Amino acid sequence: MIVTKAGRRMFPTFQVKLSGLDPLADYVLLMDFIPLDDKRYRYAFHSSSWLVAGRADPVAPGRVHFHPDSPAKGAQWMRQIVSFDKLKLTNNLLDDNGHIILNSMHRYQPRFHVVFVDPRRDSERFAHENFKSFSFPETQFMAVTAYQNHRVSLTEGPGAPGQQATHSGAPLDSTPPPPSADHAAEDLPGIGPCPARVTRLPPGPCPPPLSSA
Amino acid sequence: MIVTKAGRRMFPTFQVKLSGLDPLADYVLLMDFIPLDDKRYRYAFHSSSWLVAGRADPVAPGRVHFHPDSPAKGAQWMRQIVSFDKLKLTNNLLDDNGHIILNSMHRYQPRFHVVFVDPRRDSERFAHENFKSFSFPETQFMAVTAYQNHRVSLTEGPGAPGQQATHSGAPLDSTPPPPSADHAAEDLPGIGPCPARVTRLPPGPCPPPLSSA
DNA sequence: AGCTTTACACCTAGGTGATAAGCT
DNA sequence: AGCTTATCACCTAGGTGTAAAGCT
Repeated sequence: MIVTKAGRRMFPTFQVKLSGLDPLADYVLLMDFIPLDDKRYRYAFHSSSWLVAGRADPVAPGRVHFHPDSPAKGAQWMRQIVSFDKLKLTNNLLDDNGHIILNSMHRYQPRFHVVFVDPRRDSERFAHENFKSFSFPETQFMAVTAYQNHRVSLTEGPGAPGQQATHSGAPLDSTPPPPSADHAAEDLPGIGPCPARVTRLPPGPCPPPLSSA
Repeated sequence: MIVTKAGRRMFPTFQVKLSGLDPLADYVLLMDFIPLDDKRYRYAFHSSSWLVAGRADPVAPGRVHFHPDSPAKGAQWMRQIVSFDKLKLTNNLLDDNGHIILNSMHRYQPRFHVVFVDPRRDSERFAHENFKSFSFPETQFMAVTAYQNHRVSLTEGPGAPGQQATHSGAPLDSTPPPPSADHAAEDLPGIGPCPARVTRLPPGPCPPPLSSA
């Protein structure tokens, strides 16, 4: 996943389908990213593989990204696929734009959180209750400032200068992602009236997600 | 005010400053437009004035424009100036984009509404209670499909092809607008916990609003 | 050498006034 | 003649990969 100083959107975009919410209740949707290990990596061109290159850099400021439509009713969230296409990643530790800060050459696990908003207790909105978190192992990725594989070219989406999407290139690290999963509420910790069921959506007609892309 | 078939944004934009709201309560902000009279007008070039040209056309479908940030907390609305810059006007009676439909060559009065959202009574959200309406006479305007005065040129804002703002041209009809007013809650009808105080903001460094622009 | 940063040409999306053509 | 409509060139804002330059 590309990170830049100014911040760049995730690609592929993290998308989920929600069900089981209370249609009339308010929910806040958000994401964060946690380090997968305490290591720093480097890419060996000759062997086309990632190698451990020492211990992790100091952890970046932990930030969260609220889905900009938050808060919204459960009915609204379940109406259609929820797309986190506004989320931006940066490697700038001093970032002042509210973007997610990641260390380049480190591995991360995106997390998705559904927070039930109880209107009767306004001050405890984001307390450590009434929410549920979801982690999809197949969305783990390596943060990089540039693609390490010249076969990878993402000529797509608004702003793409090229003509056609390529998305070629085999998986670039050693964790071939499993197919998309369906995490039910029962599978994960969570309290309170948030019976969320979340399905991550595969990123369209592309090959399996590229871990370093 | 320009109306087109596809819909065009108002200019100048309707802007208000809110105070007196409950910071923790939810409010929906919206606008609508009511005919000022039952007449149709035409513009006499030689005398540079508007003349009555018969009775009004059949009234267009009455629509409202919700401020896209709705619903939001009172604190959020009062935080800064609220701008209805997404509102679009059309003369297409069959419009399917949810734009405000107006008859060209007719006069209109914009109205601004503050709706208090009571979370305890979800089904009656937009009932005819708990809201307050504001009308600023100085925002009355004539709907036209093209500026009737060649001295008027709005070279400004995103998408403007020209180089500099002109905004020349004297008032184009017979209702020179008074300076901006401050309508307090006491001046207008309204029920329930919506102690809104609304101040319309003048449209920046321009001369007084052009009634037909 | 390996990784990061910057600059840049290019793209999409949405919006604008002017103009010319069309309608009544 | 008076008004409407469609088209157009042009603009801003935001986003993208590439390539060159910079850093360590």
